[in-house]
Amino acid sequence: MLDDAISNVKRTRIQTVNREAILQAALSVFSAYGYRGATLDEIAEKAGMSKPNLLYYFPRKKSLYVAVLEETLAQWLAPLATMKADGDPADELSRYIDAKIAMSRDNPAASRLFASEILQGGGAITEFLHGPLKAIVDEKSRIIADWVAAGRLRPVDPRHLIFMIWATTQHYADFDVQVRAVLASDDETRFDVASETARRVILEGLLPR
Amino acid sequence: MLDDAISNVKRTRIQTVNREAILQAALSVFSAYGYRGATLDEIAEKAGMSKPNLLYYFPRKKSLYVAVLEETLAQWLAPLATMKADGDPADELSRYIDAKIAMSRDNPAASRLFASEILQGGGAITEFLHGPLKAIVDEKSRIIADWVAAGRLRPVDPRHLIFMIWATTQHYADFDVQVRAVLASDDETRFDVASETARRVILEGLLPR
DNA sequence: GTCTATACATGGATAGAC
DNA sequence: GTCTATCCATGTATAGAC
Repeated sequence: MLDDAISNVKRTRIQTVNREAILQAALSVFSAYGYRGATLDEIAEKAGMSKPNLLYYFPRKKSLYVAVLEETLAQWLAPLATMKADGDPADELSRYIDAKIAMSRDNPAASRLFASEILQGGGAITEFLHGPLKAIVDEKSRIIADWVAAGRLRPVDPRHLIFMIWATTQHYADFDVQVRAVLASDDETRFDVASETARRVILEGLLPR
Repeated sequence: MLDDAISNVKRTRIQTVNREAILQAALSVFSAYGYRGATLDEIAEKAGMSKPNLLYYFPRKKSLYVAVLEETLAQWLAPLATMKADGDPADELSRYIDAKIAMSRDNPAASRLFASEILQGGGAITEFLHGPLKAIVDEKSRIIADWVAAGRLRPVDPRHLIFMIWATTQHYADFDVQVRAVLASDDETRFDVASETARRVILEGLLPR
């Protein structure tokens, strides 16, 4: 457990504001350079305060990183939770793909922070990966397996299907510069086309004939 | 243009050996921490030599990074080049997916280095992205569009299909720790299942009925 | 709560002996 | 070609005034 700055309860007005500014700046810098590549200087500047002042709120770099990560993980996990066993497979998968593409469009930094942490070994979120994440994937995999067993979906390995959806949707946040380069940049419809392509390919590939 | 260490021609025996050791160590460290997060200390230690000696071969951190990146980009691009217009769409797409999954299995560090560079803004490979990469994607997109026009493939946006294949296959290298956590780790068949799942979903989704 | 000053470690890079 | 020693900038973190 890391000593996480000032007591979690009873924050003054200015504390709340500053904390928010710091977390936002930290998200942007950590997601761009990873934990080791990020500097407190840059974060402090982006947050509009001095470095010692930043360290007043988060006494160590690591505690700031953990705080940002925790906020992000919850967000990252949320859409999957909405997948329902009693729904229509096509609807449920469609909605999930859409929700993840929306995340890539609306909060690319969160996606990149997560990608960066995993890429760098995931040491800071080992427990999350083997705990809550594995648990929800297991649960949703059972739902997908049931759909397959009931003939409502063609045979597929549920976990690898989930990987496929994650990979495809996150690609538009994590590999944004590459996507823009290939599409000749100012194609602002790319998220819609991405969502449609993913839905069409995956659903056509999996729905029974 | 960066001054890239000792003259590119006429290397002595030991120079070749050391250069190779450095490049390999650099790949491993840069891919794990990104450019800014990587340290010459760590690279030198992994390469089994002193830091000044390393700097004798690559006088600046940046020139070493560029050298490693260039080796990687060529590798990364190679499989796509083999996609032929006069082949069977199912075969061509199958082969490409397999080749990319094989890359993720056999050279995950290369995939991660590329991912890391893109994630961090891709500043070191802007020309590659807008030049050779865009060119080959344009070319292969035309092939896919022709298949669609000829009714050999169901309607799909070629570039987004390529993104989907990239994302899905690279996921197994870039997000390895997450994949292992979810699959309960020592599932050594994961690359085969991944390849089969991707091929099945994508081909079933795209081949005409 | 916020600032200035500063301690102390690490990292990139160079000098010069061998 | 390789090493030791070292320079200097940057980076995390603390002390203490206000």
